[in-house]
Amino acid sequence: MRGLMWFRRDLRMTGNPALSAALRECDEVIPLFAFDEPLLRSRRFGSHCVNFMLGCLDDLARRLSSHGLSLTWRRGNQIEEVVRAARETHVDCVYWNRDYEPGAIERDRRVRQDLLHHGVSARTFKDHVVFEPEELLTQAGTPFQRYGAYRSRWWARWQQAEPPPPAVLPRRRGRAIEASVHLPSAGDLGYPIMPLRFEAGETAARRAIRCFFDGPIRNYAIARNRPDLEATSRLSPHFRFGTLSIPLAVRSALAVLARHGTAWKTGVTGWIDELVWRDFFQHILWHFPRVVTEPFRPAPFTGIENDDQLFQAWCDGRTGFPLIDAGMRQLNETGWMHNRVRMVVASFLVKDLHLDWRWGEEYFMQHLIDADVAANNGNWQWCASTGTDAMPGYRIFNPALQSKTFDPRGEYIRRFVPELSRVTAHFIHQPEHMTVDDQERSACRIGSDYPAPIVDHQAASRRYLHKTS
DNA sequence: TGAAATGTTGGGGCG
DNA sequence: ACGCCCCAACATTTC
Repeated sequence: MRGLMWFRRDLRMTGNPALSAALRECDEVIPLFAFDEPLLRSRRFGSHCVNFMLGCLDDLARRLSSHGLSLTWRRGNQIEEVVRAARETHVDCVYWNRDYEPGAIERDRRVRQDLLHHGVSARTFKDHVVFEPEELLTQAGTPFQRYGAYRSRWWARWQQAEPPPPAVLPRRRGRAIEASVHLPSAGDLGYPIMPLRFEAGETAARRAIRCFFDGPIRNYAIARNRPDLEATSRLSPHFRFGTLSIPLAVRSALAVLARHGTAWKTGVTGWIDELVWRDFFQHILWHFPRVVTEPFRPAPFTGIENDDQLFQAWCDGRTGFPLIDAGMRQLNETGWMHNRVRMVVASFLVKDLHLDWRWGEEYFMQHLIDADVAANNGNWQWCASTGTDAMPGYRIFNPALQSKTFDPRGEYIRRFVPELSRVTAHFIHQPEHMTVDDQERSACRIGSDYPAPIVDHQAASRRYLHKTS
């Protein structure tokens, strides 16, 4: 039997259920990646993301070749290309791992239908989540709408019947072959070539998770809020592109806990809880696909003002609020932003600038390497007070206070806002408080070197509360 | 995964 | 020694 392994957002060999099944069941397996021309043209993904994905594919091609497999790729309309590849290579079956986004569900339905029409079968597998949307339901059989309840069910389910681990490495096939795949460059795909700020590919991902498990995970529960420290795993791009298996990551983390004992417990379980949030938001998107365009619950705030200039200042990181600007510049420069800072910039867009949270959501999708519809939408709705477990409307982040609490010495700010590099820790969170003398001394004139705050936080947040039902 | 306002407590300076 | 005030530190309430 001959099979086609269709790679999508699972760009790894280790613990890849579809790939393992294909290798188990077929005499010959053809690995395929299909670049979707309409998606590339839509600019829904940013340059960092495309460059990262190509890096992952490059590593995947290398790893496949050491198993005697040669990655093939196509470019065009993804649905047509996959079906055409299946027909031209005369495979009996196409294998892939399931995706839970509304657009992907529809795409996969059409591919399966077209394949069947040509006498080719399709087999799909669970991979991006630990528990699929239908696996965890309330006692009444309805979907959970609260993270807390979902979380306790998730852990109970894990303890009661730990999901069997996916086959860690597929059976080695034949001899290693020369890696002769010539993948397109970012330039070929119409995107600028950028230096990678995150090492791409499964090989780098495995190294990164090992480093995180060796130390930082121990204090993750507290230190994760500090953008000035290297305290988070920074693995989100790998989970987005499947260069790491999420179920395997959970198992490995629990093995770390078993090895080190209770001192590591809050760190390890806190980190796994973040993966549970991922499952939860996939589950919400599956059961309530309308959230892609609508609020999950009615917005408490009725005064959205669509001001392009304020939005542009937010995008560019020149709002005059150092933590906000550092976060947005980190995003623009590296394709990633620390999670605490994501919450602060999101709160600021909604509750200080009074812009539509969907604008922020879209900007994140276009710039984050880890851009994922479910997680991004869920988190934006949470910040906008329209989501599940929504932050109450009256909970508003104070950018200066968040900055003092979580970047006390201003080191994160100085890393991404060079105009402020000589401002002292005393003024770094609110440089507009400097006297003219202070501004001279720190080589930072407010209004020319660095902007004055574009809004008055007190007034803006009071106005927000006033327009909240 | 809030922040500000308000309330409570306790130590220390001082007359 | 005592009462008074101030204020920091912490807890509670409110939006």
